[in-house]
Amino acid sequence: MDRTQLLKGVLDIAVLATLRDEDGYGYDILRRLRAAGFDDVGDASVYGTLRRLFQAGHLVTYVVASDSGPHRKYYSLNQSGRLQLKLAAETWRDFSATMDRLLAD
Amino acid sequence: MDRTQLLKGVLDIAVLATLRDEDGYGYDILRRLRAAGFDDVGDASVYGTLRRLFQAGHLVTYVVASDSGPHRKYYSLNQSGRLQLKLAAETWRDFSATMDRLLAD
DNA sequence: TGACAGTACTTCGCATTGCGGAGTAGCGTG
DNA sequence: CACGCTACTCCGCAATGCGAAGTACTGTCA
Repeated sequence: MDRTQLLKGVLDIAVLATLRDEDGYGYDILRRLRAAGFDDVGDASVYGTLRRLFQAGHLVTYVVASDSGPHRKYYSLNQSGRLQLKLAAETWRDFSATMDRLLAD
Repeated sequence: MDRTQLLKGVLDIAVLATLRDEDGYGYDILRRLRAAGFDDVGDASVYGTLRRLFQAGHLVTYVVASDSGPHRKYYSLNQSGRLQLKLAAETWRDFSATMDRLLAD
């Protein structure tokens, strides 16, 4: 089964969730997501999602130089982002509950 | 929150699930889905999904005349469809479990 | 020194899929 | 006869995940 389509509309929630407790930069968020179970998520998907969330005003960014590689663009949730995470998590729970009922019969 | 994107990749599983116990025609499946909690699913989405599932060989169809309206094109799960439902349901459970863990912290 | 791998990010265009709108058609009601 | 409900089809759009390519910095190893 291809899980690509399942990720649609979920990746933004997942990215917000990975930033809830700690700021992160794109490559790091990618690793966190893969470690969390989204093994096959593409890098461009994460960067694109971060860009969209930033443009929507849910994230703020700051650049930090690294001594072991190129610079890192950190992302952090602002108040709007935390609200968005809360709303999105509720939407997800409603949605998945509906789906579970349908599958359970 | 817009649930449109969340439906992607899930609608086919949901449609298969509505056909598990009883054959149905497009308009009827639409009503079942809306009754099950997918209030805002569009009719064209359901018809499109049925067409894709049929083309993939998961469904068989037969037409039945109706005495109160136009003809009805019934869809029924075949063996491939039942297998697909089983696999898709597992994929969904894995996926949603991963998501729940991420949101739960 | 030079090739390579890992880190880190960006841009481009493609594929999938849900959806709105329009159209066709049959039936019953006012 | 206009309207509304049922039932289906087709068209084109929008959102989004993804692969591929490119840029660039660092450290390792031959």
